[in-house]
Amino acid sequence: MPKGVTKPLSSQRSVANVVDILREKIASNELQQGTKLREIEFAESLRVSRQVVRSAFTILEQKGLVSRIPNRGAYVASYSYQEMMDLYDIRESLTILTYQLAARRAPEGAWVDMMDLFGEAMEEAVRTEDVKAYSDAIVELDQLASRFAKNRFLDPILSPIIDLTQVLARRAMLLPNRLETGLDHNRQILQALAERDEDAVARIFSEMMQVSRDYLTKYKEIPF
Amino acid sequence: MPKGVTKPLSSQRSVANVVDILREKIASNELQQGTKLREIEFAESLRVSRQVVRSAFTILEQKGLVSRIPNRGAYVASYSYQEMMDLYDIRESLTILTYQLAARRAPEGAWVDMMDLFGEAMEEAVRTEDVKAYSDAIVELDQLASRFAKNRFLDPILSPIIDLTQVLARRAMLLPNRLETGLDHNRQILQALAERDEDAVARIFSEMMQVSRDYLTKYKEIPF
DNA sequence: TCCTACAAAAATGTCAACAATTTTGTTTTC
DNA sequence: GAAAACAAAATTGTTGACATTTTTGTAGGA
Repeated sequence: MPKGVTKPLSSQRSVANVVDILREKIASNELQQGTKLREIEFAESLRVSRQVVRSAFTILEQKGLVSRIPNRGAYVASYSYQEMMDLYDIRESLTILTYQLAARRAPEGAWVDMMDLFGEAMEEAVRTEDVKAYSDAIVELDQLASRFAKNRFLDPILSPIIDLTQVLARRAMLLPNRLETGLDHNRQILQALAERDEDAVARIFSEMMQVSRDYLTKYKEIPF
Repeated sequence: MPKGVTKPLSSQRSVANVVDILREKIASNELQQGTKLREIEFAESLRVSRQVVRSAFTILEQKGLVSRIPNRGAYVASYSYQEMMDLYDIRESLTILTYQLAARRAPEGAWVDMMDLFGEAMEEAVRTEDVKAYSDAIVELDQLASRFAKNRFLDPILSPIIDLTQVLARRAMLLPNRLETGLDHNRQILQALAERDEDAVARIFSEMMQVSRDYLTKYKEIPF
C-alpha cells in the first residue's frame, strides 16, 4: 500500500497541501480579492488544525496572495491598478530574463515543436477565438523556456507574481484583436530563440508587453 | 509611556522581531551557511515560544535564507557557485528595472547630490581603498533609485535576493582594481539617469555586472 | 575491530486549551 | 430616534502538552 493513504489529509505535508489549495482558489478567483479568510472555516473544511491553516496563511502572505492585519485576520490580497502595473513591470523583467537565458542555453532544435504548435494549430485557435487553447499553448511555451533557462530561482520567484497578475493577463487576452497580434509576437520570439538572439528576445518582449499594457490601460475602468 | 515598552520582547510583533534578528545574523554571516537552527535554542535565548520561532523559520524559508528538511529541522541555506550566479542574474535584471524606472520617474535634478558624492569623495575612497565608504555610497544610491522607481514590490522582492548575494558582492569589491572600474561605471550610470536614457542604464549595468561576474569566476576557487 | 540491533534521548510536527483582542448586539441615556 | 456604553460572542494570538520521527549512544555478534 502506498504511503500517505491511510491518513487522508493530515500528517506528512499538511501545510503545503493547504497552501496549494488556497493558492489555487485565489489564483482562479474562486476566492475574490478582499475576501475574509477565517481560520476555523478552513481548519474544519480541510480537516486540519487551526495552527496548520495559520502557517499556510503566513506562507501565502509572504507570496503576496494574502494580506494580514494584526488581531483582525487574513484577507485575500487586493491590488490597485497601479500596483498591478508594478507587478507587470517585474513580471516582464523576469520573463525576459527567462527567455534570454533559454535562448542562450537551449540545445539545438529545442524550439521546433513549439514553432509547429504556433503554426497552423494556433492560427486555428485565433480564428475560432479559442482563448483556452491559446493560453494553454503560451503556458507550455513559458514552461519550456523556464526549463531551458536552467535558473533554479526564476520559477519560484516568478510563479507567485504570475499568480497575482493572472486575472489581469487573462483579461488582456479577451480584448479585441489581442490574439492575432499576440500570435505574431510569439512567432517572432520563437524565431529569435532559435537564432539565439538575446537582444531581439528582449526587444520583442518589451513591445509585446507594452501592447498588453496599452490595451489594459484603455480598458482599465472595467472593474476586477 | 510609549507603547510596547512594558513587555520587552514578547507580545505584539514577536514573530517579525525574531525574523529580523535571524535575518541579520544570516546576512552578516554570523550564522554561516549550513548551520543547524534548533528551535528550542532560539526560543530560549530570545524568550519566545517554540511556535514563534517556527513561524519565523517558515518566513525565512520563503525568503530563501533557511532550508528545511521535514522532520529533520532548519538550516541556514547554502548555495552553490552556480546557484549564486543564478541569483546574480535575477538581481541584475531587477536592479536594471529599478534604475530604468528611476530614470523615467525621478524629478529634475534628483541626482546632483549623488553626482557630487561620486565625485571627489569617492575618488578619495578609491585611493585609500576605503571599501566601507564606497559600499555605503552604493547602498545610498540604490536606495535613492529604489525610491524614485516608485514600484511597491521591487524592494520587497529584491531585498532578500540582495541578502543572499551580499557575501558574494562584498567579496567582489575586494578584488584587485574593482573599485576604480566600479567608480567609472557608477558615474556613467548617474549620467544616464540624469539624461533619462533608459537604454544606456541597462547597457552600462549589464557591462558592470558582467565585469563583477568575470572577477568572481576567476576567483571562484576561494571558499565562502 | 567493525557492523548491526536495539534503547534512550533529543528534536520536530501537530493538536487542544487558554488569553487577549476585536466585532457584534443590546441596552441605556439624552 | 440616534449616539454612547456596556456585555456577549466570535476571532485571533500564544502557550504548553502530546505524538511522531530522527538522532545518538550502547551493547552484542561476527
